[in-house]
Amino acid sequence: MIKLDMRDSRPIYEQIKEEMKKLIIKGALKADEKIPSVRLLASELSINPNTIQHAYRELEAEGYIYSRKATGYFVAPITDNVTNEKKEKLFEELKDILKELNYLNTEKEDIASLIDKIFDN
Amino acid sequence: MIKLDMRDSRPIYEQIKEEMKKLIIKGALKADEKIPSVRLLASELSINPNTIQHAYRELEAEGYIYSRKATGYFVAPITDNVTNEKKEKLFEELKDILKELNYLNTEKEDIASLIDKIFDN
Amino acid sequence: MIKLDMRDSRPIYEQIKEEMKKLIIKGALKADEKIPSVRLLASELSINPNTIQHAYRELEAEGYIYSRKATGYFVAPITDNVTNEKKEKLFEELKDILKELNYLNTEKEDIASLIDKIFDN
Amino acid sequence: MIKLDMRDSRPIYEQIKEEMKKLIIKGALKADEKIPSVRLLASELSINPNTIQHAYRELEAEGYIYSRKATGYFVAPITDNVTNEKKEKLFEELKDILKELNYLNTEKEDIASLIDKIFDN
DNA sequence: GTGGTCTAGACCACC
DNA sequence: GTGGTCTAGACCACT
Repeated sequence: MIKLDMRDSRPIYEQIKEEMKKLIIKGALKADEKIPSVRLLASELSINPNTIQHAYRELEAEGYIYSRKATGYFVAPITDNVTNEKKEKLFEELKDILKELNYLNTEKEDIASLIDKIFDN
Repeated sequence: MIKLDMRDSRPIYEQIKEEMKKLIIKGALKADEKIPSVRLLASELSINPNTIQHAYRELEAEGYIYSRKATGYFVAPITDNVTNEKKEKLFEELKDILKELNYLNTEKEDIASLIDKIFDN
Repeated sequence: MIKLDMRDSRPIYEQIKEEMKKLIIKGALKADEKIPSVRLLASELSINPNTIQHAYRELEAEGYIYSRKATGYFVAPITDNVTNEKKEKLFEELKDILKELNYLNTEKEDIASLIDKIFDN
Repeated sequence: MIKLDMRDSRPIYEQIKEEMKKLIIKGALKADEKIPSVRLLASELSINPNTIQHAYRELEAEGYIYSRKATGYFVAPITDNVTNEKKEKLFEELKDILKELNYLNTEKEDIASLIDKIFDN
């Protein structure tokens, strides 16, 4: 389900966060669906359960998943009050990247076509 | 010229790198223009010269500035052979951000207008 | 594993870079193999850990090794996207050396046989 | 006659050395021909005469030029006792470069054709 | 214990 | 005065 790249310089807990986020964004994990338990994922990836716990706690803090005691972690549905804050942050990052691409003389069309590809499925 | 945020979790040298990059991208610093000397910027920001050195060397390695002994650091002009690699990385980041914005039900038009604003000056 | 020549005018960190590069190129260090930790190598060579850090970070930036926090530095496998740039630089150096050897009336065969020796193992 | 690249990180005296060496190797400067005086070249390049002096002295030490008091510097003819030493050094550099190119999976033919181009004029 | 960041302070090469 | 190298020593994040 999740693959770790041992050659990646990012800490393991961060890789897990990103991978999990991508699964949710891709739709591979739907809202209110249970995600693998801390222990299960830890044994599958043969890493320390604390590392998984760390990743899950941050995902929860960022609103991607929620926890129910003694039951596990679940994918959080999209709620407007959280997403607006996230959107703003993403737009900031987007602006910086676009500015740099503009500085590097990138063709506007190359970016437009990428957007079409992603937003029009 | 550059401001540091001590509450920011990013290392100081990273903040300096980013700020300097933004000044170059914005056009506030033009090609072949001298940037503040290691010691000067260090004393202005009240941090150790080694930290500035660290930031400048990485900017140099990434092709944003170049150095001349006994003269100083200068803004590097854009050269195609380096930028292609950078563009690829930026496109990867762009893809991830756009996917997440799509997941959060962002309007395609909001993004298109941001692009127009940046690319059409 | 690595020997330093204090009479050498090159900086210590450069010597370490070159030596480590040679070990990798020779095949004495294989892909994904761990290299000595910053502190260990520093104490073995009786130099400051920062100097090793400096050498390792540049080797990392040049794609020869990669790092994992709390784990160590490892030899990076060869990836095409980075090597093409390196090859171009090496060909430039090669051209200058060959031109000078030609100027000094070197026999073409002496060079051809060196190439055979290295490339045919 | 000589062009300096202000964006080159090498010290100016070294750039002058290399450029002069290349002129000799190319045959643009023939044996026993007079090269520009220290003062003339300094004023042409608008740099400090000491820097030219530095370059010329090193070229003399390496056997590429010789000086005659109150007359100037001249291109040195090729003499076997000096060139053998130089050839050895060049062969060492050549070996290192070829080893690295081999490590990067370069085609032997690409190198062979470069040699043909240079040695067969 | 590992890499990563930072400080304080020193000396060298270049121009 | 400028960048470049190096030391000694400290503290943090990660596993």
